[in-house]
Amino acid sequence: MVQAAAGDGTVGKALDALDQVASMGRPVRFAELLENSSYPKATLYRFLQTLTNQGMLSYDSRSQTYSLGVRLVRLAHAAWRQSSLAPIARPYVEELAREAQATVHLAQLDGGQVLYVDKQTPSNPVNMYSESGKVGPGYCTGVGKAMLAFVDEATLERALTQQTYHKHTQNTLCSPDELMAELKEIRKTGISYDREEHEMSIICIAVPILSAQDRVLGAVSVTNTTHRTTIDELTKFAPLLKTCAKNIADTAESWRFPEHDKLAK
Amino acid sequence: MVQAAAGDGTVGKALDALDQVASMGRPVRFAELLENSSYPKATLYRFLQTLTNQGMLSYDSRSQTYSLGVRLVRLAHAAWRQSSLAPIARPYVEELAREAQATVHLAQLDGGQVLYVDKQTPSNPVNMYSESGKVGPGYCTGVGKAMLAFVDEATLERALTQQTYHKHTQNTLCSPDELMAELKEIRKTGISYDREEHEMSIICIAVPILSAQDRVLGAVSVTNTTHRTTIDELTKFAPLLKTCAKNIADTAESWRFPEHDKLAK
DNA sequence: TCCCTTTGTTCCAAATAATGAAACTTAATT
DNA sequence: AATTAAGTTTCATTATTTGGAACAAAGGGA
Repeated sequence: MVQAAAGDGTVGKALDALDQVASMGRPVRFAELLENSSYPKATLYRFLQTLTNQGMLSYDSRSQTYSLGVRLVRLAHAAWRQSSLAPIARPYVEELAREAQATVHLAQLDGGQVLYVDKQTPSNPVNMYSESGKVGPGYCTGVGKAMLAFVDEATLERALTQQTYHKHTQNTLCSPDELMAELKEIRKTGISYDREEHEMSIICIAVPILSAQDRVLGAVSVTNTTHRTTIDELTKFAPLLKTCAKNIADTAESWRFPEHDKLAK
Repeated sequence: MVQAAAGDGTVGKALDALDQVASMGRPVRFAELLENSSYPKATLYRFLQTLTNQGMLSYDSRSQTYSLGVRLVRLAHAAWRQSSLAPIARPYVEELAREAQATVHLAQLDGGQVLYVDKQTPSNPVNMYSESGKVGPGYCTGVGKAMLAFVDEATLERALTQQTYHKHTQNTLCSPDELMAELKEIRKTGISYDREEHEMSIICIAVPILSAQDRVLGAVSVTNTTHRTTIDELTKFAPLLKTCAKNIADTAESWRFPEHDKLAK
């Protein structure tokens, strides 16, 4: 029962082990990991040692448990800053959350997946780290579709194919065909909706953030629940969202002289 | 001029490469990395490929640049929630910032270095992600010394030796001897000061966060400028700091190891 | 107490993967 | 077309990883 993963080399396998610790969501003992591992005892043991030495894991000798290490936190910091968009977009995202009186998400695209890099709620002043860094599917979220609608053919192709579709709700668009139709529509209007496609009772409106050269930098969205609002209501935020996206794009442009973005692969 | 790093195995070396990408703070090209790398072309190349395959890096074929990847961000996200004191300590840190009316830092130790995992200012409501994850020297910061004073011999040894000392200001303690004397003092009082040792006009008072078994979990500090206060004034916060540290330690204990409360080692 | 079981750690010869100099392929510049 | 720089692949050599098995340590009963 080998993990699905395509483990290239030793590094790949070691990272498998790291993921395993992460997925437990709490400090774990060696034996526990061994049970769920496809690696033999000695091998897994050495991986854990190496990762601990490297600060990717931390080991508590009292309870004999492994947990994720501080080095990852340092890397997280770097990752956030490197994804240039979040720090730049911060003020605009905050403003939008205040004006819309709803949750605002800022996301970027990586492969076919959506990476949330910031989140603002109007009320409580953020627990940012705990939210940004989340990853979601691209094909059934407002921000995901907004970005996919504007990426180049090749990137879209790759995003749609190397993706497993899952019907999260009855509204989820599961076939590439349905999705393509929707994306075409989004390309026309510049606005994308999530009509409870990912999670029941969660709806949102999103717009892409496009550079002057029409490259996709990211997307912003306003999210709410069906108990508090409707798609029609959300539509009213379209102008605000577009302004916000424009502002972010402009700032990003002037901040990074040449075309500079990550995204896509 | 081989890097100081103790790279165990292939995994260690690959993680070196990952760190290098992270430390650039922006998408980087292969040639750039090669220049600053001690690895030969082909080797570095393969590391980057592997890391990219594994999703730890992402490669933008258009600009031919590497940046940190989604998998890393996901891991980092998990790491912050699970392994750092920050989420647990949040309320206490906030409270302290409010009471002291000054900036409060929460830090953990990473090798000989200080890793800031949270920061609170009394006035503006947090820019958390952008601050936490920052790294500083251990030997000349309040939090750094507070933690070093209480770690076990072996860890201290390692921290002091694999460290390059730099005289940031005229007050910086540059020799291990001077430092050891100071640490001894700190061990007695449980309080550490930064007397403009890292940056001019920045002073702070710090205390370690110790587990029930006297393991160093982290440190908290109250920081201010010499224009607004003095070391003597800061001393008044000692009781508040100690209470805060105690609270954090207690909460951490019950949060992290709820069930097994067995033997100590 | 002693024995037994569970859990964690170390060994080492065989198998495998990493290494890196050099050759090769683009891509950009002149 | 020629030149240079940047990125990619090759392959015989070398060093590392591998994992079964032996070993050690830590409870837990009886």
